[in-house]
Amino acid sequence: MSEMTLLQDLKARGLVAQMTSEEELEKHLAEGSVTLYCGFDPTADSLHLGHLVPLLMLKRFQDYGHRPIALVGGATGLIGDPSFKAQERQLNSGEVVAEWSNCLKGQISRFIDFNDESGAILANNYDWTSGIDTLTFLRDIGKHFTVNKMIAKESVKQRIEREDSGISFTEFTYQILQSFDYQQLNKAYGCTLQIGGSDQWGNITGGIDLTRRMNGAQAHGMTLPLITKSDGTKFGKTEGGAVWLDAAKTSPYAFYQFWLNTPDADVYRFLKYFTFLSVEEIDALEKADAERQGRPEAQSVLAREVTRLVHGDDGLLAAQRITDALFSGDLSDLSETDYEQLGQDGLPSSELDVAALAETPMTTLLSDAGVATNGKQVKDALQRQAVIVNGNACGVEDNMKAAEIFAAERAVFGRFFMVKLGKKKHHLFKLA
RNA sequence: GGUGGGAUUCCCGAGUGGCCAAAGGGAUCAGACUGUAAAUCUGACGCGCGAGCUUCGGUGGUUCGAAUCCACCUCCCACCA
Repeated sequence: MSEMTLLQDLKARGLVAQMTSEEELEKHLAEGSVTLYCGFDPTADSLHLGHLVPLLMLKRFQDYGHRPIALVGGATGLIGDPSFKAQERQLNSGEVVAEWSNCLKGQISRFIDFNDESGAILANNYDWTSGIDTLTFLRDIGKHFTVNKMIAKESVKQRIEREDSGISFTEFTYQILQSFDYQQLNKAYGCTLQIGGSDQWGNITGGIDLTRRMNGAQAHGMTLPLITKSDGTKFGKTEGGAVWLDAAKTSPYAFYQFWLNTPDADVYRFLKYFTFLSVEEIDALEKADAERQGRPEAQSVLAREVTRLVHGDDGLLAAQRITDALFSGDLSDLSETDYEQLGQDGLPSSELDVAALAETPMTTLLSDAGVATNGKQVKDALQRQAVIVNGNACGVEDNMKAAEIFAAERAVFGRFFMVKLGKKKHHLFKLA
């Protein structure tokens, strides 16, 4: 490890958007082990890529000897954070939020070490929020907030100024709840640093104020930058929507492919954000890539590192196994068990009923299987000889010949068909 | 409350009675080139293999024929009070 302090490293990685006095924070972190927290609200049954940077950030602090608290927002998730949201959100039921909270807990614990007693803490703000009664809340906590300040926050400003959408009292109260979390964690665990996305700045400073007023303690805050892409499109989205951390929702293979497809213009920045490789290593990689002709190394390093972080060695192996099989040339050296494995590893696959194929055009068959979004795309691909079944290209004239193309005697090992549409879309059909 | 403007296919945005499934751009998908890049070029882009079917805020109407004209309704925007 280099001589850099944690803060210097984070800055070198571009991971700091805003922070309370840098000088004081630097000093505070140097004094010894600091307890810090980051909250994750259960807005779905899985975390997604947007949560990854803060999650890894907790781990970065832990690696430097600090103690992270991962806070699951079982309470705040019931209310909904209005920060920079254009519209009021739909409330989710208590059971749903509780269930989602559990999902998040499981995921978070894979990233951070909760083992030894001085290690990380997993908390749920439902524990100290649910039991509080209205009058106590209003008198003991509410009294510390002036509406003037609350209204002035940039994160709710547009909602307050907009005539059409507005903001409910419920969501408006969110910042008080989050501030209360900080104060509670400060009291219970001596937590003195909160981190979060850059949209959380207002909520974090609110918590710092409340902690000072109620606990007489000095607390700090830091926000992480919003991850942007060089082409202006939203980071973390694919054709299928969000990229989830749950292997059941985004397979390790799809996850690996997502990173492998990172544009050159973003890849070194992402390496700094999403991996634990040192800044020097990443800079060296960038230099080496620039000097070499052809394909850069960076994407595969990024894909490897992040997939391992999220899905472990097994997930990474599965993803690489599929990738090698599909993109390294020919499939003929795959064994029967390899085929079986591909399906289990997360390659999109489905069962095929040959008997029902006589009347089914390829366009329908493939779009139903999810290889393309509609028949037109399949037709287009057929016209360009871009549909490949077990290595044989199909044309438009084959559209009505599905029964022939997928005849059992043509199947690999008597039951597999690898269908490729274009260069990147693969689908495995298994005879029923 | 008053007056004027607007709502078009994923997004932006043309279209003011037939030649409109609807210009153009963006996004997206595929092909060439490449590195499973970028840039560029080509094609597709409401749904359907096809015949054909369903669209232009909503509901009715005029007409042989309406995204385009009329009536009412809903929602946005601007100005006035």
